[in-house]
Amino acid sequence: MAEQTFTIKQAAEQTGISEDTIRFYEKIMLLPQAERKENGHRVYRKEDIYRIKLISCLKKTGMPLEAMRPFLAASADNASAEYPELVDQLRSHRENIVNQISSLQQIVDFIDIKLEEGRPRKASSDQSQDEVLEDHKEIEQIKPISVVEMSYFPAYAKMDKLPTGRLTEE
Amino acid sequence: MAEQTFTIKQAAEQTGISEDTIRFYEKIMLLPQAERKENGHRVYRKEDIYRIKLISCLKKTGMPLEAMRPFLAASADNASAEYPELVDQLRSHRENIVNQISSLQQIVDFIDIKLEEGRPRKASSDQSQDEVLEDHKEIEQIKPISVVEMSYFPAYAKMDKLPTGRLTEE
DNA sequence: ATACATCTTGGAGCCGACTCCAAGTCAAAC
DNA sequence: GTTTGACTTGGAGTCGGCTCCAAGATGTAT
Repeated sequence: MAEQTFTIKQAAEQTGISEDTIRFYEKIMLLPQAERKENGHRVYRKEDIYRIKLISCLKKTGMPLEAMRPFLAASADNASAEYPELVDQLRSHRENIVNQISSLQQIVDFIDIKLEEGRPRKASSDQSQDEVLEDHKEIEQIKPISVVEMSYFPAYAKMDKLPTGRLTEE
Repeated sequence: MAEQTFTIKQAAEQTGISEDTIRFYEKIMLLPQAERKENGHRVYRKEDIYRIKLISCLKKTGMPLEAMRPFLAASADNASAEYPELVDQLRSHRENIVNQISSLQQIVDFIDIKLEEGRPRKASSDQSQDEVLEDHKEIEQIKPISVVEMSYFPAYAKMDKLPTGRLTEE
């Protein structure tokens, strides 16, 4: 049952990352050297596709490619998280991401307020626009300091179940 | 009780955005032309500071500067959300951000698994490394929509730098 | 009045992340 | 056997987002 393989084009289609970009990632070694067919064409397997998707996912979060390396190392190497250096980096990334989530959450709140505000005859509002703005002031009060503390969810707890269910096998 | 004002330097300190960058944002009209003192120096008020912080916040989420414009318009103009076009944009942004949050959440989960995994003594793990990897496959399985299709903004990039704090005073 | 600090401007330069060639290889299709 | 198509390479170009000058104005401290 030969494992399914893909061309670079298919990989691009599946991941939403262009062929050029995939080659570029290989060049800068964000991706390992792809296997080749006899004719020199690159061959991708599902793990490779996965890795590209992971990069894409990280990219969307605004993470620079360089910052992804430890991440991808952890992804690729099963035992990787044992290296203290790597563990630190992962922790640090985690913190950043949690911060980002909270920034994003605040923006969602902000948008919701704006949308609500723009709905003229809802009338129920007890918030004046000034108050709303005032609220937003807090956005940054909170942020400069580690948002981890404001814990949208227990940082270290078993994070089995979180609002946006996923990752748990379906 | 004259409203409190700030120099560009103070604005930079308060927002974590460099003076150069603040001027740059003004140049590209992401920020309005700042008021000036007699000597031509820029003057900032708390609303301005807030706006800069908002930009900074959005930036951290990976939003390109150009994409911020409608957003900032909504922020600046109280009645803004009435314009249907803008409302749509905001909704669309909102959706995107929610997706992003869920992507980020997955990454946090991923890191947590890796960190957990790297803690050998714990031994309690019922997850083999293969299973873990298998799980991660689901990242895209579960969120076929969010992770890959999420490309609402063509390509997000750049998050604020962590180690290279140039203007970050100690 | 001389030094400094803080601002101003315009513009050049830089870096990350692509993106787009041009020229070439190889395999199958006509 | 030549055309078509999917690939290969290396390298150049682009674009967003800063970042860093240099030259100059103004203000305060000595």
